Amino acid sequence: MNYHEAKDKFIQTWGTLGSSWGISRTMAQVHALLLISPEPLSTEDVMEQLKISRGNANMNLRDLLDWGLAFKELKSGERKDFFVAEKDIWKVAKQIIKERRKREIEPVLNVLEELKNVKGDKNDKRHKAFVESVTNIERVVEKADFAFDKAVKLDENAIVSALFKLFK
Amino acid sequence: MNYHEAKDKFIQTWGTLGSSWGISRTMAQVHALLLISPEPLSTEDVMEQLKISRGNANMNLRDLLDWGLAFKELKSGERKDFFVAEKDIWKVAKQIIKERRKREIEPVLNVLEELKNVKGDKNDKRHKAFVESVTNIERVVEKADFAFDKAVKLDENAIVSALFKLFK
DNA sequence: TTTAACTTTCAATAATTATTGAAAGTTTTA
DNA sequence: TAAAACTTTCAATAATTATTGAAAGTTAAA
Repeated sequence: MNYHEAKDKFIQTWGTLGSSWGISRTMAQVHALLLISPEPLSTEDVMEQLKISRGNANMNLRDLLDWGLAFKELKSGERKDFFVAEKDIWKVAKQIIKERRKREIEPVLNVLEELKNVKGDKNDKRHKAFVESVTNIERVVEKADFAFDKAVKLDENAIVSALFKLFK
Repeated sequence: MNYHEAKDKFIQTWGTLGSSWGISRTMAQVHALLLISPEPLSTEDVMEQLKISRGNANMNLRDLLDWGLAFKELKSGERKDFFVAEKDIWKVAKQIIKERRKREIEPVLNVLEELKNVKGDKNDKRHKAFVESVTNIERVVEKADFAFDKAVKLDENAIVSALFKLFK
């Protein structure tokens, strides 16, 4: 496998992984491309290399900025925007967790809290099962949320070694 | 909010959460329905309550069995299959992590390993950046994989309290 | 200003993914 | 064995999501 084949395969693989972890396929591909580029890339570079349209490139680059996974870099003498990826993959992972916590877990916790206040006959089996389910789920979601919150504030090795000690 | 509104809202919410964590919307909705049902449900019950077709209900119930998130329960005297959800949400979370690890992380690790062997000029900047990126990414993905692997073998409180101690 | 370089938007369209429902398949009972 | 009860499959279609590209918008140099 030569450099170009490897690069392609990497972009595809990262795209697939990304899309299964909540960031869109193309966004992950753009991120992959930036990740392995030693130099900052312009929108046009991204368009050419990934063979995507200007609109698409623009939109995904902006999303990457939104997620904190890429940054603008201005070159003196150039009017174009150039982009670089966050290259510390542990930071990338933490950033994704942080964003998804905010975008997905928080709203769910709000709904669960609301649902516990459902009115109904306390002797109704369905009602009882419902409140019980919601309460259990809320408890676990809160704990997971707590764990993620802590995880994004810690460094990689601390977490891994803590889990390792627990397990030994 | 009465019981039926609450139930609907729960099913919708769980569906949304599920779809953002890698299990399909309808599959998560079926799971939600089973979760709050005190009695096992048949395919027909699921069809009626979620207003989905027989094929769809069947497919999603089978997927839930595949993922280990629901189980068949046979009622004596009945020919139909009945289904119950795994109600321990921590087990559900672990099961999802386990499945996704197998389905998504493992293949990526294999590709990354392969990509490190790319042939090329060691003095080429791009080549060097490429191998470096892949190596870093592999390291982090492996650690995340390790952490998840440990997580699915531990109980909820152990993990949370370990993280808590680390953070205090 | 005006013009050129560049970025953003968005309606149209393409690609992907989920759903339907009828037909085929299977198992159980009589 | 036949018929009934139930499950599974899958081609057609619907719903959703991503992408295009031309036009509108912005910024900076001349």
